Amino acid sequence: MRNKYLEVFNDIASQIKQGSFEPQSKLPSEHELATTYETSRETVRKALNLLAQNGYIQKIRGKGSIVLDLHKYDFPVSGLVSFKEIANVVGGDSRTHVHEVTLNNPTPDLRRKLELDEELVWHVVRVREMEGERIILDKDYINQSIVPTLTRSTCEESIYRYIEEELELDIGFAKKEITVEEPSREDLQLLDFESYSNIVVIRNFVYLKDARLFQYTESRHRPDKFRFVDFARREKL
Amino acid sequence: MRNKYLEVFNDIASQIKQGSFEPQSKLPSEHELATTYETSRETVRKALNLLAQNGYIQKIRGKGSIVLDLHKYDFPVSGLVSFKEIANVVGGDSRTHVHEVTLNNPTPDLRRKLELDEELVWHVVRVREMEGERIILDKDYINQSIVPTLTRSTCEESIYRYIEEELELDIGFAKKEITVEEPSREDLQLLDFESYSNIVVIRNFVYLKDARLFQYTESRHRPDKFRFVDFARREKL
DNA sequence: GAGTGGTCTAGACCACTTG
DNA sequence: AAGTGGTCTAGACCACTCG
Repeated sequence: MRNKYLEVFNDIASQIKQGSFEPQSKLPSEHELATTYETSRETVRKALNLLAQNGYIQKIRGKGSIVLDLHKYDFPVSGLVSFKEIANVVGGDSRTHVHEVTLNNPTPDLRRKLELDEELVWHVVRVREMEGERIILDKDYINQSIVPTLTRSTCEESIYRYIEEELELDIGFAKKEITVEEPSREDLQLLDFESYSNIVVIRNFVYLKDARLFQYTESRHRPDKFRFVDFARREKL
Repeated sequence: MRNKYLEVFNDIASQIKQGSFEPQSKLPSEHELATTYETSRETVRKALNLLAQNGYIQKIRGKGSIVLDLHKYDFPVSGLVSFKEIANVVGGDSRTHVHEVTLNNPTPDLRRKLELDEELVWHVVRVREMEGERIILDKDYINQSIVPTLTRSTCEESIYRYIEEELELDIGFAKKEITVEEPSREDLQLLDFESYSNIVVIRNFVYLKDARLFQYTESRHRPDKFRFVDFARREKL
């Protein structure tokens, strides 16, 4: 950890998760934290703001910072995480079936979505199985000029890991949309779909840290297995 | 606007929304912005970080801040907004039918959820109609020790507005969960439910700025009218 | 009035990108 | 080498809470 404010953030966050700081109790004041961590108050404040943004504490002017316990039951499912990462957190056995890995000329619609000129696009279709049931259908469309090669085995493992660790690209941010729709024929074919009549569709536009759009993803979830947890602050901007 | 960093934030944000700053172009450097706004660089940075968090720009070390255009089509539906606020943004005629406003002894389950001892709880049941169709069923449970009185007409208008403006309480943050479930008999009775077999349920635990839990809400949406848009950054903490 | 968090400053050094 | 954003500092003043 080279950044002092991340050090402070991680230290306090893990103490809250471990229960060393009791929920509803108060953290030491910013001034105290600055001296115990041997840093300036602004640096402590940076760490505390991160904690507040992530739902660990609530800061109250004139009083102090109160420890919340929203993290006792939930792991973060919001934000940007790959299936592999979620599967690791949730536990239980999971498997990925790769149905398709091809390099294609994009359709006009896809070219517009991915803001392409002449580039080709990787199509990846994967089915995610958890505890014996095929639950999620992931359809990825990836700009080939950014990810030149893609093999079946990297798709089986984790595309994000490959992109971040092998290609050393940094994922920056994503625009995400969740809707509930009628299942397609493909959904019914590839997923274990008992009597559920709808399907949850998460559409993701994923950008790199340098603001290049590199991926469009549709993640189609069987509704009974879908759950989205979020933490939101009231903002008046 | 008394805060300088909010002034800078709002000024740049509105210039981006208006198109005065071209998407994909670069903002002036932090140093330049500091001099034009006659403030320090750290204050400019605070404003730019807010812009980045809200998807207006992407900051790239060594290069500059790039203007994004994610806000061209979408209004924010994520975060904490009341139906009244959304309805205002979306436009179209909307109406609220209040079905129930009662003060009750909470069930054990509700007492646990709202972390209550002896307090009574307001039950509010409302149906939201948009363009002639009854689409959303909102069930609110509000701690009476925080909101002592509640009338039918405030429920028709906006409970949040009442709480923030009349009672002068500050909404702080919420924990939110989205799932897709089988509709209840109540859903089918109160909503215009054609052949949709599932219902989207948004469960909200809403806290005040002083970290007191004051409301539990279930917002039940007809699936074809549900849409959740989010902007997420990849975080490695 | 003492203690708390919120804002702001002026300057320093660093890591990174680009010519 | 020059310019950019990222981190950090020491100190200032303010607004708020509480005894």
